[in-house]
Amino acid sequence: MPELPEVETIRTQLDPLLRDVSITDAWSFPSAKFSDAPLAVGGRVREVRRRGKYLLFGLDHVSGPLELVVHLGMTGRLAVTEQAPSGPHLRAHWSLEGARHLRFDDVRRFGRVAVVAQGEHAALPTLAALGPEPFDAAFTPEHLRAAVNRSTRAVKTQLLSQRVVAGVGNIYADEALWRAGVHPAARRLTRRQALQLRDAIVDVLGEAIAHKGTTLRDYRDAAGERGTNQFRLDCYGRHGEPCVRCGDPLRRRVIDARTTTWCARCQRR
DNA sequence: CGGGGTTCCTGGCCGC
DNA sequence: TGCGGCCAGGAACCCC
Repeated sequence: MPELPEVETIRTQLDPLLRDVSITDAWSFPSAKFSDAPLAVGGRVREVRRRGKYLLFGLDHVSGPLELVVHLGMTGRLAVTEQAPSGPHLRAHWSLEGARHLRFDDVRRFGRVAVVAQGEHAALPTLAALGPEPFDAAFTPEHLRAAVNRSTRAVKTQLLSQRVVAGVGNIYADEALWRAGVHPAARRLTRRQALQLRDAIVDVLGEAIAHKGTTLRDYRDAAGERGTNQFRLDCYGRHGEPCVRCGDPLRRRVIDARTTTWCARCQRR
């Protein structure tokens, strides 16, 4: 389940491979989620950027600057290959000058491909309303506290919404809340909690990038390699195991339709 | 416009 | 061994 660190790992790998490369042909799986792929044909990649969990391929095109937007969903994978792409889970591929291919595979089809005029994100409402990048100076404790306290929803729900901060999914939400000592169902943050949660989000994501992401099952980077951050998780998926900070067994409950793990002693309401 | 519910998908796993 | 049922869950979408 690619979140910001996994997408950033892929971006770092794809950017040097695709810069200044032209797209000469394309194919898409017959589903509206991928049918935009051929609209990128004729484009030339300027750079590969990322916003939250979205990859943004900036394209120069005769019709003006375009953006190829790719969201990996739960099981999406991107790779550059020399072989012609094929396989049961292939959802889109693009032929590149130099006899190479960019391929997008996605077993569960939760991913998405869109081609839009640069910056025109109306067709992707979550992208259009995305909160600040966690590593941006705009992601302050004050912003986090104001955004969370403005709503009556649980802090974890707010993190997953992408509107308060970009790129946090279920794994890193549980990790950051645990590290900050904030209860996932809390509906208000004190200044101190907001500072700790901001720092925890930044640290958890930064460390995960340094370890090339978390591979629980499906995630692979653009080279087909697993990340190693799964060996560093303190909380996510460890319900029933002792909290590594206090020893109490971690608990599990569903919040916002997501399995949530937390420590009832370290994360008081 | 915020918020709640529903839908999309398939492989892996569990219990019988 | 075979199989039905359940689970994982991000974001679009619909409706109030």
